[in-house]
Amino acid sequence: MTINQEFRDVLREEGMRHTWQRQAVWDEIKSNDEHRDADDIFICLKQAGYPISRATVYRTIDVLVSHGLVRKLDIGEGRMRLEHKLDSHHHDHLICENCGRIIEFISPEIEALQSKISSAHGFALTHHVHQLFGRCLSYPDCDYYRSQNR
Amino acid sequence: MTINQEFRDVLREEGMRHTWQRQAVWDEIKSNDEHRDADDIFICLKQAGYPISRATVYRTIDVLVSHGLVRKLDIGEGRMRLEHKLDSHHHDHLICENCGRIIEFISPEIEALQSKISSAHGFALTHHVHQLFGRCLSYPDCDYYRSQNR
DNA sequence: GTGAGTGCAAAGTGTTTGCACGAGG
DNA sequence: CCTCGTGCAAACACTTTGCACTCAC
Repeated sequence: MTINQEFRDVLREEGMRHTWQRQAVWDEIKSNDEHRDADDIFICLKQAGYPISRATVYRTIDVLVSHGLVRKLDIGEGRMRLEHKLDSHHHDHLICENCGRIIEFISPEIEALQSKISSAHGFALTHHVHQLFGRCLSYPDCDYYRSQNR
Repeated sequence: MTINQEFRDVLREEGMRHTWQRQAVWDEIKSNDEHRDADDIFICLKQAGYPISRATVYRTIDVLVSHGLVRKLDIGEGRMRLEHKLDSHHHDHLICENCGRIIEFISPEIEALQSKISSAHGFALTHHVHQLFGRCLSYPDCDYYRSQNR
């Protein structure tokens, strides 16, 4: 997997150029595990003093996605959340509609059932989207938790 | 359930007015089981000769959704597909990336696992999005089927 | 040197909104 | 009548794109 390879080398292998812009976007996305969107990344880089443009951020994200370094997460907000794919296995998401917290979950049972359903319908499964929406009941910093416990 | 109630009555109960525009949008959505989008509905009505506007179609869809008569389906295309909720129980979707076919599936086992996962994470589940993307292997009118069988 | 990459601003896409007019109850 | 609903066009939010310039290799 390209994950542990130098970013510079990953690009070179595909005959793509290494630019500070691409490095900066990749570094920024890698730097934390929140599910930020393209504009968050753009703003962080701007604030850090990089003279980068929004277009480049979007284009770079597409490069990262097509190289399997980053995953786009569509939770129905009309914009894409981003997730780096370092050290992570496949997972799906629980999303708190109240505080926006996103929790990852893994369920081999569900994965197995998905395969079963797909083949039962004559489908060759390529990927899936599975998101559980609800409200935190156990996180003190979620407003909903607060409203339930006041 | 309001499903079998006259549409006129459904609206009246909420103190909303019955207009031919609302009736026409609802009739059009009810008229078939494809998962069309707002613009498809708008175009159908226009072609049928109704002098309706796109804004009204969008506004009416929101009314129908909030009354539980229609469900919006976001399959990551950047627009909403619509589904009337007549005579249907909850289901999720299998989507062919090749021909666009959408097949509904129901899995009580997955539903149960979702509840289990939610409570294990201290979440009160409100709804979920579960879509399986792949390719038809069994539908002769899907290009992918054709390409595999030529 | 030369073409891939960038920045800018403009275009795109699906959807929403402000406002004046029209019609349902 | 008196609102709620509608039509229109403009506004929106996010993302993509055309084009001239630039810089990585």
